[in-house]
Amino acid sequence: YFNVWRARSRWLENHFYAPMLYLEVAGHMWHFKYPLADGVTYEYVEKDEDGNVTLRETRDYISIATTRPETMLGDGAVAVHPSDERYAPIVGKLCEIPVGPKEHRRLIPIITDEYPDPDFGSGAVKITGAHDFNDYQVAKRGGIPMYRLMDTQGKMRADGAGYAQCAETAQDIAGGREASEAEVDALNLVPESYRGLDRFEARKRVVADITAEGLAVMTMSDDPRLGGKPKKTKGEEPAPMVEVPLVEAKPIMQPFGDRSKVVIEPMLTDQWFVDAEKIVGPALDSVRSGEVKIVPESGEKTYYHWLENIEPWCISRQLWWGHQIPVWYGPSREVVNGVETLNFEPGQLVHFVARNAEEARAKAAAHYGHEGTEKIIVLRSFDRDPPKNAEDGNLDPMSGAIAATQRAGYDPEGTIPIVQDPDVLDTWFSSGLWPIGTLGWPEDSDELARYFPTSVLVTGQDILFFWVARMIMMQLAVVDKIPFHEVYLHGLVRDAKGKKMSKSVGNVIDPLEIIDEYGADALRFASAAMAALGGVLKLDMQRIAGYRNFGTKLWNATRFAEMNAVYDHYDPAAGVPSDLSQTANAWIVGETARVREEVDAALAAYKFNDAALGLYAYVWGKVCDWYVEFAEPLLASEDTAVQAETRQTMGWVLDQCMILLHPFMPFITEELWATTAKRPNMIVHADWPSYGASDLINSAADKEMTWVITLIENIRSLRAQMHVPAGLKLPLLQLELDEAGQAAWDRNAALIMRLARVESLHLVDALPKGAVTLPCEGGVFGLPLSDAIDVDEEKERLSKSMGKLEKELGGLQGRLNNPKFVASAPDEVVEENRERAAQLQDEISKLSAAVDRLAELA
RNA sequence: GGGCGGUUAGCUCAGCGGUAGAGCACUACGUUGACAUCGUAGGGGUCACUGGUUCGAUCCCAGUACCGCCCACCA
Repeated sequence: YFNVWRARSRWLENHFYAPMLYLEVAGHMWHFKYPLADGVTYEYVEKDEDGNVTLRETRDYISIATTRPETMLGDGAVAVHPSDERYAPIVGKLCEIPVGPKEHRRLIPIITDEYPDPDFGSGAVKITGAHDFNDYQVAKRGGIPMYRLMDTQGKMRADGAGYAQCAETAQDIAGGREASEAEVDALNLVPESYRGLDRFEARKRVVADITAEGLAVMTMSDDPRLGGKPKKTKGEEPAPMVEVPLVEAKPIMQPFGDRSKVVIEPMLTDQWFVDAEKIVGPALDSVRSGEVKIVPESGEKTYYHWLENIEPWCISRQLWWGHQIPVWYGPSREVVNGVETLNFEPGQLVHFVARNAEEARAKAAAHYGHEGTEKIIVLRSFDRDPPKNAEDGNLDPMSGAIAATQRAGYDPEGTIPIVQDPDVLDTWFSSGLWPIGTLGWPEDSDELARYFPTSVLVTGQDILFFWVARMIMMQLAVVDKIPFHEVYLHGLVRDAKGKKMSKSVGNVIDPLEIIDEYGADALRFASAAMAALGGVLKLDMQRIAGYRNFGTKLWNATRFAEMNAVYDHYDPAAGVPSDLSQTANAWIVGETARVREEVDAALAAYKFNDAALGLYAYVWGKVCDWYVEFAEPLLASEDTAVQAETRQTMGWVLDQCMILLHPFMPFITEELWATTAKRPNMIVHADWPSYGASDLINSAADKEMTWVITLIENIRSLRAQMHVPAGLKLPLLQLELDEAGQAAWDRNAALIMRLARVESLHLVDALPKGAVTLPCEGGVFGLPLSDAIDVDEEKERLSKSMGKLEKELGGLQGRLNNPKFVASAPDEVVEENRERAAQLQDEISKLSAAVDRLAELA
């Protein structure tokens, strides 16, 4: 299904594969002199920004800055920037690596490349292609050989031929002789005195040796840490300046193994690659065409960016767990004059791709010209466990396996050994096949037919590239189908400080602890309420506590209804209250239908927060705050028809609360469902309601209840501001009221009086002394506060609310008076503004009338 | 270094062309028979900054600053 190849990669392993962690560490930058070959000298000129010469001297060396002296042994070149005039005279010349046995020092060319920064260090960079990411690029561009210096244990190589011989061969290759990657890799350019040393120990030795030889760049310093002498006593004598090697302190970002806590060593090794470019096209197309949709849309941006810039995908991993790569290596076979020789050199191996070892043996037998498979033996891949093969540090599976076999006392003589690649497949290469792999593929199973492709993949946004993109790519490559139609990327839960939770960092919050404290429903509801698209979820305990309270609220409302509601009158999913005589009942039915539509729309758009918060506002703000209150007088009504209607409606409304909330609070709703009535089903099996807002919203009831609620709120507000004791009932004065208002009052007088704590209504022609004005839509009421009223306070209250209204009106009028606004804005916006302005005018005039009355009193 | 996202009330976050919202916290009052894990009423915001587009910008565009995440050989 895939184009794969095995190639040298810069991918790097230390003891084992592990996630990397970049840490800033205090590094050192050494400066060394690379002597020029053949007695070449040049005029080294340094200038400041203005072009003034600050230094001019004749040099027979080029100065190099490095943080990794031990890798000098593997240098292939010294690079300078093409625009760097300082080194222009010596570009193309050779210089000598100042380390190793004097008689066998290698000469390397001075080349130009865009990579070196002329303003950094000396402006000249040593190029060690096999042990540095950036150097690798330069080496690749310039055809510079890459010499590997270390083994898998992070030690300087101890394998292969002696240094002198290797250095000579390297010199030949550098001089232009053709050589394979394997041949270059086989060269061990580590001098005998450093062989087998740990890389950090080798670094110390290299620095010491170069410095001892006088090839370190020197500087003057009084810093005792750098070799200067400590000051004697304070002040008397300045510390003496002495010549010391130039070593700059330099913070460097260094990759550490997340588990091993060891500095990761970039190193060339052989790896398997998948030609990602080949399989990425269809994956890009499927998203571009909309066949696969990613929400939120920003995920698509990220997806494109990644896939458009994709590189060959390295699928080899050096760890124990995973699917071992199904490739077996064997020696190459040559027959010269009828004599068969087998070549076990790492670069000369052949490989067999097979489903299992038996198949590999068969393929190998055929390859080597044997009829049976008896002579082909499968060696055990060498063990990766560091303590067991510490002496190897070997990158070559074949010789490692042979060595291990021999250690175990077996003699492979007379057989042809083959050995499976010890690496395993990248986790994501394996799990990329999850959509079909879990359903029985490659069998043509019923499950595949039924569940593949699936509808929605829900996952974290951080995994988009790792997994989601790979699944799309791989399913298209393998079965030529998209794996799912939509991808919903949710945010990540972070800790209170906004950090990603991590087991190794230890800032993980255990959901079970939250559940113990607040309940599973509260946690679940909070998760939904905080799941804004593309957002980040900082776990906020107070908010979870708030949603626990919400559950309690629902519980209490149901408890109230227990005595009053009738649950079995309407079918909770299909039945809908109709022909309601009471406005309050008709109103709450409409509100319910409205929230159901909102919730459906929100869920369809993956806006779980809108759905959860909409339900919260409905259940708490509409049902509990108002409907339950409205229902009380209706339930106490002597009219049994009103009573029955209200009981039935309340039962229906609470059923709807439970059903709609069930996805968000499954436990409490299931419990309430079971305890409120005898039900044929658990709520989890209840049908989701389908009634629409347009069918159920009674706009007259809607308008009337809005009027009632506003009036009650205004009376309450006024009472609070005028410091009327909460328990005190007041008479209400009606100064003027239009027909609609009157009708609304008549139908809801009991509710209003109860909820606003009004004891009676009196029609008056004028508000008496000591009454405060209470405008409402279509009329003016007043509250007599007798001597309690403070005229100044009331004046202040009126002018304050007038001020607010006038400010808003000013803005509106400014807009309406702007001809460009009227011309450019949509008609409905202009109309809305006009209506609002008129409304404000009306309220302001009512308030100013009240101010006038107040003035008369004074 | 590259990419993505964020910066809105004291805190945690919604909103994203028509002048700003929630929960918590805060203030005052309250044991009115569902609920003090509660009720009622309130205070609180030059929507990071600077420009631009527009009749109009928290919202769109450009830039700046800071923060976070992912990737870091690829970017």
